[in-house]
Amino acid sequence: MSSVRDCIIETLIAALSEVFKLNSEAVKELFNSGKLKLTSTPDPSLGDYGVALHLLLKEYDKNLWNEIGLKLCNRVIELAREKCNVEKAEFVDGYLNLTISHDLILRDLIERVLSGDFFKELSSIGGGRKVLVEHTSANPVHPLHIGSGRNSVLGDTFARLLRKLGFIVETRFYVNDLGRQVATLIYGAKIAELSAIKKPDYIKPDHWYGVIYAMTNVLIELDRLRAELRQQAENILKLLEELENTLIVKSGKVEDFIEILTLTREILKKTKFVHDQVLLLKKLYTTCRIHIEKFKDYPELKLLLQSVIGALNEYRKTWGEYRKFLAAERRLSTAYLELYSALRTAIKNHLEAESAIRELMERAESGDPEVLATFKKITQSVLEGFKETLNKLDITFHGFDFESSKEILSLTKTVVSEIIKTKYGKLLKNGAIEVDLNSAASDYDYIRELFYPDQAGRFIIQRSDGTTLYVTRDIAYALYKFKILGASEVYNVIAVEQSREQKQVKATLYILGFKDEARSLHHFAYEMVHLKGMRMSGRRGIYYTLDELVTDMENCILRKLIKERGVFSLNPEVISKLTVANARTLLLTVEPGKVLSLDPSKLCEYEYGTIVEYAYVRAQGILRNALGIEPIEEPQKLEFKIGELIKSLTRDNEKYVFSLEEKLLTELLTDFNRILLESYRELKPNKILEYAVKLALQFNKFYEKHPVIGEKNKVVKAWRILLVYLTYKLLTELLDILGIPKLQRI
RNA sequence: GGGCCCGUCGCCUAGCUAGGAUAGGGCGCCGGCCUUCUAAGCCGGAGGUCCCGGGUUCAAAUCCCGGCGGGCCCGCCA
Repeated sequence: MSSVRDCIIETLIAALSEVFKLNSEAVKELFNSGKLKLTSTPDPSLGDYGVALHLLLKEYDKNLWNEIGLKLCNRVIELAREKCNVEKAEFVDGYLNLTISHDLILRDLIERVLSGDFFKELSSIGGGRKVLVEHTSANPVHPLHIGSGRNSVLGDTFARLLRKLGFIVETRFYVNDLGRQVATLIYGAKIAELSAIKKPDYIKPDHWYGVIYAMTNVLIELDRLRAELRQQAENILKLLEELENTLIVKSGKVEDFIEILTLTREILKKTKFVHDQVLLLKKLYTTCRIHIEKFKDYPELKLLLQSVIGALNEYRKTWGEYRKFLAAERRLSTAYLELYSALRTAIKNHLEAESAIRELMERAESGDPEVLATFKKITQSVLEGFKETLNKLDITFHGFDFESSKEILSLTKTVVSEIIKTKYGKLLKNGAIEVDLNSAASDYDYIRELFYPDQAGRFIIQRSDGTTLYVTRDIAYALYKFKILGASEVYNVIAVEQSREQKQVKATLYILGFKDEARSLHHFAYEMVHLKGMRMSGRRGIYYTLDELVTDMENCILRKLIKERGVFSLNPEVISKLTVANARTLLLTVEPGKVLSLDPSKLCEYEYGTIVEYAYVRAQGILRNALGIEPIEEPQKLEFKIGELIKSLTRDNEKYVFSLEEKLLTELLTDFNRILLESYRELKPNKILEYAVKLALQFNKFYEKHPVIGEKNKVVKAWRILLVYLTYKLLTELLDILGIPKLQRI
């Protein structure tokens, strides 16, 4: 436990101030500020803990170092042998290294676990405060994909961690059902309904609506891009005509530019831009670039050519975009022909479609019951699909909050009307309402620091047509969490790209006078998942879904089990639990702030979950065989037995010098509290996984080298059982936090 | 253009907040170990310009400055 470290540091402060003739407060400060640090030694043969003393020694001649070191060692041993279990102190190259006896540390730790103090200390951190964790909150327009999965696992794991730390945790899912995306889906779904196209039974609703959404979006986008391309083409043709004239009239020396002229004429002949023309345009583009040097003497020509190049560039970009959507159309249409032709027939003109979608949005926001009912029906059905997926991973929510709910809509109105009353809310000429955070930042340090070193900027909180924006409703939702759901602390697990928006929410709360709430609202930011060789796009219906991930992972497990144990030993419980273990831990391998990049073809190589699960099962096996107790089923009996063991060891004052593996395992076990705390403070649940894996691996090493059941020496055997017990106990806690289901046997 | 994040063996990653001893793990690769608490394990091996260049320091993967490379944000989108 930290108590040993603290004890050592305390004696070190005393010994150092004595030997170096320093004020003990000053030495203490050196430790507190991290100038002096008690760390683990790089090699156990050097001792267990060490502290680098060069900072103090550099004032002295090198010849004196060993003498000083020796004095220090003796003093430390004198002070700390009994008090802090220090066995040995050595001085090497300016380092003071200490060896400690681990048996007593382990005993202390287990005694505190058995008495409940160990966990009480942890749960005192939250102390029953109510905390709200919002996570996942994916737009209900397509199935959850691997990115949403990362969000879910991070959020769920963090919530479980908070619970262990004594917080009352509530998890919420925010349903963005008022935005353009949902309206687009509804628009498409209505067309499908009118054409009497039903969802095939074998497709999950979220997947089905994902297809409808993508198709609708693709069709609208294709039409819009076509129109844009037409316009750009016209523009280019105009420029080319001008170019042709200028070449002939102005340059005089046409032969220099004959190549360009010919190309230009060739393109001009065909007034419609289609695929093969793009190649021609490309050629013109490169030719222009090559010849641009020659235009030094003809500034007008040069200017003209530059705008041609610019226009061609634009065209190429749009064309690239267009092709992506074409590919998506091809893929979607072959997979769902009937649905495609229905949508294709109905969606003729992007302007018409867009205005229909806008109308849906307006009617929904103004509370039109018919439209709201449709929104509700379809989003509900997608959400059912979400729940099914997340259930597979043991992820559930206390509640779903709908953007379209009366409470949030009315709070949204209040937010707008309140913000306009402050000096930072401004009614623009066209009727839109803007929040000027720049001026708020000059009034409030909090807001300036929030955005620093960037400018706070401004943002629109209500459109000129009177509808609100995502951020507006999000501010209302934040208030809802504090005021109606009664949270004292809120964590929003939301992608890092929304950092700015999250700051705007905080700043606005602050302006509105909710200063504590602003400070208690935490953006738990996480980076995207990047898949090798695949660019996900919900709008085009390209994604690696969480459902696929689970299925793929299950196949990995299945294959491996068959290979290792044969077809006949397959147990569905084992398969499903290991699948959850590996899928969840896969999404937790990297810290939230870093991009998680995955190669789907190497999915089977991510086995952190099973590593931990196997160690857990193994620990149970040993306890079962050694004590005749089934650990998961008979926890009280187990604790009683362990208590007895400790008592007998204490009574007979049985000491045991731990082997390397036993020492390392003990030390790792003492890290438990610290890891949980760090993980909580730094918003890094991945540290829990990292720790659990380390613990499992160290346990394996211990297990391999030191028999427990077969050990003849009773005292040694007892100490080893204690080690196994504590490992088992802490692994249980870690599995709880990581959401890894527990197995008794594999 | 402004801002944020990241760069460590073939791949993934820890360590960086608070500088300290031989840069830890995992995957993959090579070689050993199953009559012994179930081998998804253990032991050994190969594999590293810690992106580059300066600076600070007794000491730099870590701090500072300057580059390079990658991701993200700067909408009357969500």
